[in-house]
Amino acid sequence: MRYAQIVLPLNLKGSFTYKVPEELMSEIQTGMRVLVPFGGKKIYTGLVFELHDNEPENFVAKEVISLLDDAPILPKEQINFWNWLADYYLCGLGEIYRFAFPSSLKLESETYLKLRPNVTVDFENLDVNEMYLIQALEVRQLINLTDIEAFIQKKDIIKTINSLIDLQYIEIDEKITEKYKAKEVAYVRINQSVLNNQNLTEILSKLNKAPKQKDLFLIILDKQTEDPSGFIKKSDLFADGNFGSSHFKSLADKNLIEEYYMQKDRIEGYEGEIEEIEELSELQKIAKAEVDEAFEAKENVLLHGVTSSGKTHIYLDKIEECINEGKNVLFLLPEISLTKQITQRLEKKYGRQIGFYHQKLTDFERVEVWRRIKQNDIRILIGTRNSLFLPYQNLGLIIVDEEHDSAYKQFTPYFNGKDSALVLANFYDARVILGSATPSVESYYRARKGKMKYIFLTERFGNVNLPEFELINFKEAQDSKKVTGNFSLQLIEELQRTLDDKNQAIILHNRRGYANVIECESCGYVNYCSNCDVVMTYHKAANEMKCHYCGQRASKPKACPKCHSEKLNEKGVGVEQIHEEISKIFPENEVDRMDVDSMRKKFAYEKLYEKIEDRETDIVVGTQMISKGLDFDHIELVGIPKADSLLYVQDFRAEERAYQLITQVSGRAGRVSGKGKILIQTYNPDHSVFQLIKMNNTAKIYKYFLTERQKFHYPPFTKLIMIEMKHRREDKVDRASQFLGSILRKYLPEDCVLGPERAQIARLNNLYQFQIMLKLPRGKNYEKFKAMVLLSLKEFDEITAYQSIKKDVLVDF
DNA sequence: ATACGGAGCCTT
DNA sequence: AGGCTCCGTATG
Repeated sequence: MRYAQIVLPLNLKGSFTYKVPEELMSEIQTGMRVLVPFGGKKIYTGLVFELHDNEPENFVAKEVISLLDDAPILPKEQINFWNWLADYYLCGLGEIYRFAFPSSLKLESETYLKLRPNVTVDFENLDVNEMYLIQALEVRQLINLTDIEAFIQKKDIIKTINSLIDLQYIEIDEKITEKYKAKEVAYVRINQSVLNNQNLTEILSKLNKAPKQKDLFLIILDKQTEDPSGFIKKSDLFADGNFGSSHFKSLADKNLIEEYYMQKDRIEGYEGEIEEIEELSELQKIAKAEVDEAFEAKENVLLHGVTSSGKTHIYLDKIEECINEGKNVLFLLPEISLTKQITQRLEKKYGRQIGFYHQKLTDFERVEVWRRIKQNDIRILIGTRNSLFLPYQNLGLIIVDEEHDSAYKQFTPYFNGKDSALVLANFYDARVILGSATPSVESYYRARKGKMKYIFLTERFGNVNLPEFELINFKEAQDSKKVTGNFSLQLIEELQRTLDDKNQAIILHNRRGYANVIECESCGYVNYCSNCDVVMTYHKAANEMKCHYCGQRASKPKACPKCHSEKLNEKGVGVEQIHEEISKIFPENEVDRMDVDSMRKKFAYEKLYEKIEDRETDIVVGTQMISKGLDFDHIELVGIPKADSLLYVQDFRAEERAYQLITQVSGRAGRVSGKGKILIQTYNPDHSVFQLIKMNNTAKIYKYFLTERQKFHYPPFTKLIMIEMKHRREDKVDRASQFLGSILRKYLPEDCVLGPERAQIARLNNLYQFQIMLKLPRGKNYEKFKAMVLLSLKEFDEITAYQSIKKDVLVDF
């Protein structure tokens, strides 16, 4: 094996061939990290993906510099998984590598400057910048390129460096530094000589003049005798504020105690009580037996359980079994804020054997989790989709909770965490449970077709009734003048009743801000974002206009900038306005708002969560955020004042999403009492989706969705690939997309290619967007057609003029 | 990512 | 002619 295919952490296609030097041949293995030179003089951390003996013909391979690992850091299963991802989602391995590894594990060389040895500098002939740089180098031996920006203007840096190199005063060097440092924690113990000394009373009497020191000494002595093999953390001694570091130092100076350091995980483990899991109900036992049966037959499971049916119970049971078999578990969640409840329950049972992994961890924390997974120190990993890439050793079970959630689909690189979990599990020969109260239409179809086992938990835990749905015809209410603002009197009365009973209510309105648009009454002018082709939303709380796509903010106009009229109308109702209305209708009650804008501050979510839990909050008004994780016992009513806005979205999944959102939020009501009520205000009470929700017949709802999907040739009956093209110049990306469209039509049947057309948001962040949608048949032909797509893309890439166009290919859009 | 070379444009 | 910026190309 004289050559290696190396993947680099760069957004480049495929892998690169390097020569394996003689002395590394016996040690190098696939899945190891290596240092390799690439391009000019940079050194990168590459990953060995393949070893072979084929000498390259068209170029001379460079040599691997060194190995960073003495054993593969990436298991075989992950290598297979990465190859599958790259192939299926048409993305580069380098892109996956960048996404999958914490950056501290991808060392990169940094360029440094240093003075050449024994030079005498003639300062007379240097300009100001050159003098600064030489002087800086005389003080500090090495300076990296970013540090120079502190004292030389960015545009002059290259010139200055080149000039000093020409004068032979300085030289350039590359240096690789280990970024990860294990955190050390200080511990305390009584000095051994003190323990050997029989005369403890003598020591203590010497401390009589320093009572604080004596107390501290006795506390340490106490802890140590109680548990001689335990560790006493130094910081714990100061926790209650009774002692200061001076007391500690005095004892140490007297050689009575000593301080020592140990490496410590950055992530604090659970140290509370360990509890057993409660027993399953009869229905849950039946469901569990079905899961067992499926797993026995090496089948995966879709666990469709209505809200509060206790899916978690079944998860916990299967986790326990998996652990007992000596295998490990991956528990996937769409977002990290949802981990709270499941974590609390798992921690009580498994304590330190649990690990977390998500995008909010610092880089060093991620490395700790990597190491603990490698050492098999974590038995249950709870995390978001990026935890699919951890180097699991012995994975037995993957649970994908809230499998319908669109957060599993992510960009750069684009892949679906749920579908990928099924593939990853396959490589590990592990089983998968997809769980949801509202499965995605795709998963439901797959399960019903027998591709995985379908298990339906129809009842809430403890036989609590499901909430009752009622549709309010808002048109009728308006006609009979039974309306205040956006609320029918019926909804207000029901809210009042709920409050009178000392219960809580939720109002869902899925639109951020106060008003969607501010429009000039006389000339019709509206505020557009300067970077995007969208109107800016008025946020009253922050008193500014925001673009929800690029985040740009602007102040609220006092008058129309065009015709100077001061008559500006607010159009389109946002959640802030709904909140304001409710607060006015119920001035005596506590009404809170929950949306991304009000939850931005640190711990805002936690604070509100506690307020609701302590029943200080009477009504929560919020966007879709409130459909997740708010499991409280006293919420009895959910109101959706403008439910129609959920349906009329330009997206073939809009109705499915509306159903999922309404059902998820309705699950918050009546969890204990079984008397939950959902009020849906609509102008279209006859709309199939509302009618089906009201009937609460799950099979019928999915049948309706599937019929619609089949009629219009959408997934799961076809497969969609979306090609997005972006460029600063509209005409260029327009022409380019027309061209790619014509190539695609050359290879694919006419009805497979839709577009190109301007994206719904024609310009985003100053980039014009065009898109081509491919509707491909499922099954055997799919691979053939996808190969054609690949061919077309390659043909397009040969046109050099279009190389500057940013092109994203989204498989399974 | 990033360094390099050439095209095109501006300065001396 | 020399220098600067922008863009496209190759990197093993």
